[in-house]
Amino acid sequence: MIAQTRTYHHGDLRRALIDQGLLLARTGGPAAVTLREVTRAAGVSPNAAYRHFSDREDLVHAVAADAQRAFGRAISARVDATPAGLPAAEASIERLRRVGLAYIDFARAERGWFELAFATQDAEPSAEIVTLDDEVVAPFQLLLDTLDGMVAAGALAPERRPYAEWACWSSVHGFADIAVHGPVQWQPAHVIDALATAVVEAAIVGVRGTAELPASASPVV
Amino acid sequence: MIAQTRTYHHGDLRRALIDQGLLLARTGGPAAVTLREVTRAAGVSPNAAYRHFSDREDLVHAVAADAQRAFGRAISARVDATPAGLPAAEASIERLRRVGLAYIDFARAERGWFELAFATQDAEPSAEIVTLDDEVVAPFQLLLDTLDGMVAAGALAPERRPYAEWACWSSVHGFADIAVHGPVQWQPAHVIDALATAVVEAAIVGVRGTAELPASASPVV
DNA sequence: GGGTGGATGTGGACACCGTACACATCGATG
DNA sequence: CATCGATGTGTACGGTGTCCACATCCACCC
Repeated sequence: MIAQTRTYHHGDLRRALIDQGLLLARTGGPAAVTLREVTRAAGVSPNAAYRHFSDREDLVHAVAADAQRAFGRAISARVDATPAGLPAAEASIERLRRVGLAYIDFARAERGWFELAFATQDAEPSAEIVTLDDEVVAPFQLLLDTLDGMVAAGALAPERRPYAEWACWSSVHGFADIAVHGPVQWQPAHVIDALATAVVEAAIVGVRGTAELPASASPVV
Repeated sequence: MIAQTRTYHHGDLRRALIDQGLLLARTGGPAAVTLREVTRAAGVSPNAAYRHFSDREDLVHAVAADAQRAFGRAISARVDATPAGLPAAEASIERLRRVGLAYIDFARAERGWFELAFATQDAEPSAEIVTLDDEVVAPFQLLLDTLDGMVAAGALAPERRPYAEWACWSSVHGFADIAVHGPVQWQPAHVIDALATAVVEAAIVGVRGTAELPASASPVV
């Protein structure tokens, strides 16, 4: 008996369905997570899913939440790996660069999950201000913190801080979408790498208002 | 008799199906353009569509081509309406600004067509270099020309020209996508306007490398 | 400790979709 | 005027999501 938290008939069927959904979405995107397919893979009748999800959309949302978590983890890992020892201002810029490149790389590496994570922004206008889904909040909050860190480190003028998150997110998300669905997808990987770098650098310049390094930049001689 | 170019049985059924597809896609996006629905609206049997399109995807492509044309027209119109009398450098920047804002506004105003126009980048890696679909070429070529015009007018340093189109397109497309599918969609229109403005300005700065006006800027007093 | 009730899974049915096949129709062309 | 290819139809099959009535089985309670 493997049974541990084995509940009624199947034993955490909800979890099994979501896991199967992740598997399907990984290669096939949102359209691939089909009610009949996940239940079939779980060895259960199609209607069993209705005991755990109100409809297909509900299932897709649950799968998307997991994909969004993986997305957030990928970005955090890349940011956390920022080398130490850089001047504060430069380090804060490097972190922003890493947020952007990690975003793009995740989209390229896990196209299906990326599509799923973003094709799921609906629901209702819940609160007053922007109010992101709790799952999205992790990556987005990371971006906000990174930008605030740039201000604190003197790498971003306070008066340029407002809206900066939207400019950054737009650039990076736009390139990710173009790299995944647009004409760029047919280019060889190294070309996409170069384009991604250029786009992220432009986003950084666009937010900071200048291409120059922060004043505190002390090149190690 | 309305008949004019009335051909065999129906009279330019292909055109009728595409038109109905545009109607459906306008409110429902790509998913709404369904083989059975377009034929039903045309008063024809579902299979009649197969005399004009190889399959549903083929129909969607044809509808998308029309949507992309409308997209291109909207951008061109906005750029062509650039007021005369500005210094050349400023005028060239203004044209870039208009490309971006028109792109975003079209996405917001015609969400379904926008989705359709972009959800149709597949086919094969046809030529060597980027090779956009002929339909996409119009807006994209417009962007290229606009950037070249900025170089010519001294509003963009030649060494910053490479890859500039990708940075611009990414910013603007990314915001369009976020404004249409992301959390921004729930904000009131004036907030989205403000964000769009900020994003486009940041894109311009990011490409030019500075927030300062070109040297030739002569404020009309 | 044996029944009962609610949570869970099943089976069958329906409407919709894309699409393949054989067939009907019609118009241009000989 | 006959024919033949282009165009549209009818029927059918497999796929999907979803509703309904029913079967099962665990947990709890007397």
